[in-house]
Parts: sequence; C-alpha cells; structure tokens
Amino acid sequence: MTASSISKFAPRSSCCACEARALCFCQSLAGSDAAGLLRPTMLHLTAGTEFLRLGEAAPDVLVVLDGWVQTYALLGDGRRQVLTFALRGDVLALGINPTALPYAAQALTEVSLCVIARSRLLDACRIHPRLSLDLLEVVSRDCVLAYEHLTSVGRCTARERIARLLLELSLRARAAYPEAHAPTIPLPLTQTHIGDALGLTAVHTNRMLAGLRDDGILSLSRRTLCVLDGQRLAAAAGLVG
Amino acid sequence: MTASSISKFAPRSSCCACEARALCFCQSLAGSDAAGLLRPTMLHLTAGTEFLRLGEAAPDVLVVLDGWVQTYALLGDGRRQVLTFALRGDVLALGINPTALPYAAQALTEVSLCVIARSRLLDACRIHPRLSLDLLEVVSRDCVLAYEHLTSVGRCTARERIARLLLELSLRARAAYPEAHAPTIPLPLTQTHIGDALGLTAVHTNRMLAGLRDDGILSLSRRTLCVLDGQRLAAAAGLVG
DNA sequence: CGAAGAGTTGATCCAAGTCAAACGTTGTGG
DNA sequence: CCACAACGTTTGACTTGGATCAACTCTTCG
Repeated sequence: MTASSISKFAPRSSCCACEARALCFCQSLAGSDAAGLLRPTMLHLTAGTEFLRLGEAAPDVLVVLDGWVQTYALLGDGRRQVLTFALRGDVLALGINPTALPYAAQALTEVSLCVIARSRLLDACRIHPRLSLDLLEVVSRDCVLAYEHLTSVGRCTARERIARLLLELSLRARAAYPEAHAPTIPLPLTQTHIGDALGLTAVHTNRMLAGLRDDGILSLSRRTLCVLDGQRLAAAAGLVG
Repeated sequence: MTASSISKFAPRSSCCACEARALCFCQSLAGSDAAGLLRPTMLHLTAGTEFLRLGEAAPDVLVVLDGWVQTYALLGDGRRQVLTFALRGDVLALGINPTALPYAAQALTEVSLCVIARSRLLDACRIHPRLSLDLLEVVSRDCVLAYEHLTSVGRCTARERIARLLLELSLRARAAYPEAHAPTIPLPLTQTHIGDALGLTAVHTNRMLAGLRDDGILSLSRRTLCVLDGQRLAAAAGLVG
C-alpha cells in the first residue's frame, strides 16, 4: 500500500470501545486482555486503496471496523473474480499461508481496520484456548459463505445470482449496523463489482438490475439499495416457491 | 444413512497405524493421545451412500481414510452444485454449525471414514491448544480451495475449468497416495459429477473432454485419468502463457 | 465547466444449454 | 453365462442466456 493512502496508523489503547467488538472473535477475551495480548493498531484507508496484494506476505490479521472491502482473485489476462465483500466485524487474511496471499483486497469506501500481528494472535491462542475455537468459527463461516457463493455462480441464472447477492448483503449490512433503519442500506458497489462477484459482465448485470427494478422488487441508485419487496426478492433468488 | 449401507462400524484401538495419519490434523497428537482423547471409530460405506444430509445435525467430525467423497448443495428444483471432492486425509463437517449441515455428502466409491465426536474433539483442543490451530489450518485450506473453485466457475471457460479441476485432482490424489505410480490415477467421477462441480452440463463436459483428449493432453476412460502432457494441461488451465 | 467514471440501451454474436437418439459398459438375476 | 436393464458416453441439430461491441447519457467531483 502507498504511504499517501494511509491517513492514520495509530496504536489503540483499549478494545473496550471498539465498534466491531460485538461482531468479532475478540469478544471472547476481556477488553483489557484483548488490548494487552493483541496490541492492535488502527489503520485508516481511503477508498480505492489496494492494501493486500496477491502473492505478498501477510504478517498481520485485519479486522474491518468500518467501511466496505472487496477481496478478489486475478487470472493472468486480467479477468477478475470478486471472492468476498467484507464489512464491519469481518476478518481478512486469517486463514491463509502468511507467506503468499492467495487473493488481493481493496477498500471500496473509506475503511478503518484493526491490525493484529499474526504472531501475537497465535500467542494469545496459547493463553486462551477458547480464542482459537472462535477463530475456527470465523474461518468456517467464510467457508460456508464461499460454498453458497459458488452455488450461485455455478447453478443460478443471472437474475437469481443478483437477487441472492443483494439479499445476502442487505442481511449482513443490517447485522453489522443494527442501529441503521431498514430497509435502506448504503451499497458502495458499482455494477462492475457486482458482475465480477457473480461471473457476469457489467452490461448484463445492468439489464438484470433493471428487471428487478421494473418489477418493483428493489431500488438501487446513488449507492443506496432499498429492498421494496423482500418476499419477491427471496422468490427471485430462488429461495421460495 | 441406512443400516444396509454400513458394512462395518467398529471402535479403533490405535491411531498409530492410520493410513491418513500423515495427512491429517491428528498428527499433532501422539498416536496414543489421539486414540485416547478422540476415541475414534471406523465407518465403512458402500459406493453411493449419502451419509450427510442437508439440514440434518452433525454430531461427528469425519476424516476420509480411503475412497472418494463428494459434498454438494441442492437448490429447490433439483439443480446441484458439487462443492468439494474429498479424499484421504480430508475432513468433513468440521467447520459448520453442527445443528444443520449446509451441504450433503455422498460416497463415490467404497469409503472408510474415521468418526470423531465433535464434543471429544473440542475437549482435546482444550488439553492440546496446538490441535485447534491445526484445525484452523484445515478449514483455511478448504476455504482457499473454495475460492479457487469459485474463480474457475465464475471466470473461466468450460475447457479451462475442466483442465483446472483435473490438474487439481491429479495433484491431490498423488499427495494422498504418494506410493501410487504417476501419471495414472483412478478418478471415480462421471462426466455428470465433473459438470456439477464446474457449473456445466454433462453433454458440454463430454465435448470439452473430447477436445482435451483429441489434443493429446490427457486420456480419461473407465474411471482412470492419465495426464499425458502436464505442460499443456497447465496451459489449457490458463496457468501459463 | 469539463473530464472521468458509471449507467443505460440497442444490435449482434457465440459458448454453452437443451433435446434427442444411439452406442458402450457394468452389473445382476434368472 | 447370457440377457437385459440401468447407467454413462458420444454425437448431431437446434436454441438461448449472457457476452461483446458501440453509442450515448447521467453523476460525481476537481
């Protein structure tokens, strides 16, 4: 990452007031233990910053405190597959070979990250065995999400894929920001991002979104998603009837 | 699972002689500890047995000792997405909500499984913290594999997907059975299995396989895969040039 | 205001799906 | 041991969902 993209890199004295605490593995440590054992630092990134790069080393584990992140794989010729969208409470670079990242990550909005040295996290696991089971849970959730994503891309139509993704993201965004007022959520994704996640082109994504909009199921413009008819969105996703 | 499909369900006195020991998380326990703490039992299944079912409880964690297993998701109307092919050393039902499986699993050949009660595995983690880190590693590997699989299905052509899958399986099969003589491996998959894993129909899978065969890159018949030209298989997979 | 990026729309193309029929293989029971 | 059934593979003809190419418009932001 470039120095200019980092607006702040500061130690953090306490974990007690962390915005993501209730959503994250660290909740199994007392706030003081978390701060003392993990010695987390804060990192603020501007939108667009690519802060993990394919093949590079990953000495730290990152927790998203605020903002949206995409992780993606790249093929030799530039084709791109978005693997995950990460938001508050989600963990990055946890379950990987720390010497060569299998994917890249980029901030989609301004992003705040909690940075924990991998070595400290492993030390903490030795002291609090409970912690490593919570980490297992985190990676497991990622794995199940990946399987659902794979099922979308492998076996669903374009319209179903889009409905499933928007349903998933609206649920996760609401879980991450329970104080926000439904049914409108900020969705800082372009149609290219959505297409790259679902194995579609931006043009076709546009047409399918137009269909969902014309059917009165949702509205999506100016980076704001509003689910107008959750029932029919679930139906379009192939989850009912 | 039906009683008739189970040919043997026996306690196992020692883990020291386990065929999968070198491939599995349990290698971080002394053989005697593994047997004593985990109290594994053996389960033998006939080909075709569906032994994990979508939505059911999963009180046990399973390790494949021998044979091939597929895990898959089902959509309401019968569309199927194969999520993983598991072989010797691979672990099933580890990182999941044990009250409702998110996928099903079926034996593709005769299969031997090592069955470990989830509760015992968690107890063992408390006694040997090292073990839970090894489990983390196992789930992480699954997750990275899922991301690669997703990238295939989302962004590769049919020919590339097939080349990538066969390359992956030939490497994994060789790692699981290092004593076997390359470059021929048994591949107990029908073209329908391959298609269901890659988001293709069996008919199109057949045509693409015929292409790879005609190009002299591989031979595949009577459940035996032979990689004739690894270089060009990698090229067809989009991994070089 | 102007430029760059994002969204929209139309015309055309093609990779993969669908449907259908024939052929091979495997395994089973009479 | 053969016959037949079930399943898997192969091939051909045709269709289609989504890609591609090419404008053009709308937003955003410096």
